[in-house]
Amino acid sequence: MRIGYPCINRRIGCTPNSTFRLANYSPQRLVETIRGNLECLQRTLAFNAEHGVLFFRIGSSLVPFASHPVCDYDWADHFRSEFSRIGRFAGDHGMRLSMHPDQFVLINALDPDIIARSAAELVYHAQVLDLMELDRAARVQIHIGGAYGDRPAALDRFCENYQRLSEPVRRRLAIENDERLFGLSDCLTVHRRTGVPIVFDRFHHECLNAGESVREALRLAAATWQAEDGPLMVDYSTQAAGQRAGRHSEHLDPEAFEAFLAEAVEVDPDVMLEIKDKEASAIEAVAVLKALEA
DNA sequence: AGGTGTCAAGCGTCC
DNA sequence: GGACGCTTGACACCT
Repeated sequence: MRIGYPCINRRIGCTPNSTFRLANYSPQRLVETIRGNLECLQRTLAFNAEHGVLFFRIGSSLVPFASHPVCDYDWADHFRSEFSRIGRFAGDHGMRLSMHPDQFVLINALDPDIIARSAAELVYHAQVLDLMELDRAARVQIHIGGAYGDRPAALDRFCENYQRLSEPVRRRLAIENDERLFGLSDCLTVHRRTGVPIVFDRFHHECLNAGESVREALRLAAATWQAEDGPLMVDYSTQAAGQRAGRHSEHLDPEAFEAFLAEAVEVDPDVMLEIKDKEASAIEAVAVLKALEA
């Protein structure tokens, strides 16, 4: 089992998510920003390797405006060797990488323009992982999308539009159960029709489920991953005590996490901690895991 | 230097 | 039908 955290390390004094305003776009600005982001990503992964943190989600703004029409510069070619080096570092350390486009990516939208922009954004995400020369275990996770007043139709549309995505995107894609519209059972339906594997979000499952226990849900989600796709990916977070519903906790609760590990041990997933203090909780979680294994 | 309104993109909810 | 929350970070402009 690998433990990870998303997008940024709060301790090392750099961010791999630097961006700029669209109005300030220039090829020079783009190149400077990507260079800084890649350098910071490399530093982040080095930090993670030293701390036994072997799972990391790369933020979507690694290459700002990558799928926007304004971006006509061949950044992929410009930074080819840097991407490759980062990917090799990850591979050498047994790391797994993932990405998670944000809520604007909706491949089941009604508006063809939204679908087209979403597809372009997915091409960019898959391209980052391809440039790093990572195997199929490195995934791009999205939600099924909106309901548009007719959930069954929206789910059908996801499956139809999935088939129209390019092969490089399809081989990276995974879907995640959300907290309000499409739960694990919906994801399983989509999986049966498309083969896309399911990222299990434990917190979302608490909010929306069909009565499956966490243990059962883990087993069902794990079965959607082929050997070459790597182990099941899990997003782990907990409700911040006393805060608005949906807000993530500030710190890891080691006892709750240990209880979760007891349920997860059979399927042995890779676990992404969506907790606000990022690497601090991940390091603590690695310690909890090691204590259990000892 | 520090504070704060705003940022490519959309859905769902609430009024 | 319009404003806001989502979840969050970072920019960029303001004082």
